Amino acid sequence: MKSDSKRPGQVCDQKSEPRAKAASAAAPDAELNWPTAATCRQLRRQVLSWFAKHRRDLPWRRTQDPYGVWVSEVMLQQTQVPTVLDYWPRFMQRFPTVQDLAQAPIEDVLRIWEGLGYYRRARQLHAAATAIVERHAGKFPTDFADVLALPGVGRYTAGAVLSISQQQSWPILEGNTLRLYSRLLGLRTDPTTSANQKILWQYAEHLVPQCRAGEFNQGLMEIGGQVCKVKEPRCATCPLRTHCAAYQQGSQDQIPAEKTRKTKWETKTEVLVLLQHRSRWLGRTIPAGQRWAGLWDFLRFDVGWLEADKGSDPKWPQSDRILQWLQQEIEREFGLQCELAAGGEPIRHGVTRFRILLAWATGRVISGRLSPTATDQGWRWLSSTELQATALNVTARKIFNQDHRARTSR
DNA sequence: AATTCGGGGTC
DNA sequence: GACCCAGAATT
Repeated sequence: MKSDSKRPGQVCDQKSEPRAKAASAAAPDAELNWPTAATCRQLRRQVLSWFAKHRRDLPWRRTQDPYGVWVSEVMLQQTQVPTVLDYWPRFMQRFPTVQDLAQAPIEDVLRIWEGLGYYRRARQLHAAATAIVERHAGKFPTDFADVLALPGVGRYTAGAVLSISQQQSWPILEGNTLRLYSRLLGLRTDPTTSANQKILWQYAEHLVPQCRAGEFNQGLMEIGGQVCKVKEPRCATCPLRTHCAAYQQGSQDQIPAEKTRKTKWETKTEVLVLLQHRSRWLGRTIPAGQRWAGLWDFLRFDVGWLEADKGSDPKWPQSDRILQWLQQEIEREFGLQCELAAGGEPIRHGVTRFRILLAWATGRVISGRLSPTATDQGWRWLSSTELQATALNVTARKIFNQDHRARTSR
């Protein structure tokens, strides 16, 4: 890491810190275990010294480059550390700088992102890189408001990137710290309500030190993830147990309180068709504005309306009846005559609001040409090489690979 | 304040 | 299947 003379000693020597106003000294709620200034100082030291000893060696912790830290933080949004482990190095190798990312076609970014989920993040990351090139001459901004203004960057991510890469003093609140703060405070009500979010952010502001805020924040998250776990928190070895209201009350299991959420699922039944013509497959990119925009997909049919058959046919939705219907549809919509065969086991795909039972079929074109209407909608024949290079919907990739393996092993 | 993003992994 | 995860944007 370079030692820039413009930032001597980093934030410690700065008089006025570009952070949010200090939280009021008084506790927002007398019921809560709001720490005194002395307790805060002790707690900070304990976090830093614990982190120095127990810090995991994660790939993105080896850089101080704000760009690299930013990429890692976006990947880690609602995504667990082990999942990101392989993605971050690949991404950084393919797009080493903001410029590389900005210049790359979005298709390439999505291909690297494939399987990570929440693809909007990849599009926003790409758009933000373009904005950084335009607005900040390609240099990642170090002003909080500028970082916050980037698409896909909220209060957490802006604070995390600037504290970790620049040691600027900003508070953070995410999954791990939400739980940790709630227990330390003894917050017994649903921590996700806006009133409690406000309290927790205030608490984070109250705790964050002027110096080494990045290490402190990472230490908090590490304690939250490795010690202050959801189930069976390791209080006996927690460096903060003496300050923890939940530990003193023995209420670790009740905190954080259950979220009041009502998940209503909608069940869908779909059939994906891997339609082959010579050595190419029929696919298209999903149009802009729609979900999964920019990702490739194969033919996909909603067969939920045929639910009536479900009870009577054990092989549903891969029954001959469905396959016949699919053949008719493909001839009608695409002008192609084909023969179809049922694929392997249907895949259950749980996503945010839908539970999809995805069956699949493979087929070959017997005769006909792709209709102009279909061509206009972006459908075209893709080679195996092209399919390797483009970003596919995850279940589509899974099915394609499975079919490919089955074919080559025969 | 609730919902979406149609994610993915883990018990 | 329920729950969690280094959340953000939209309505």
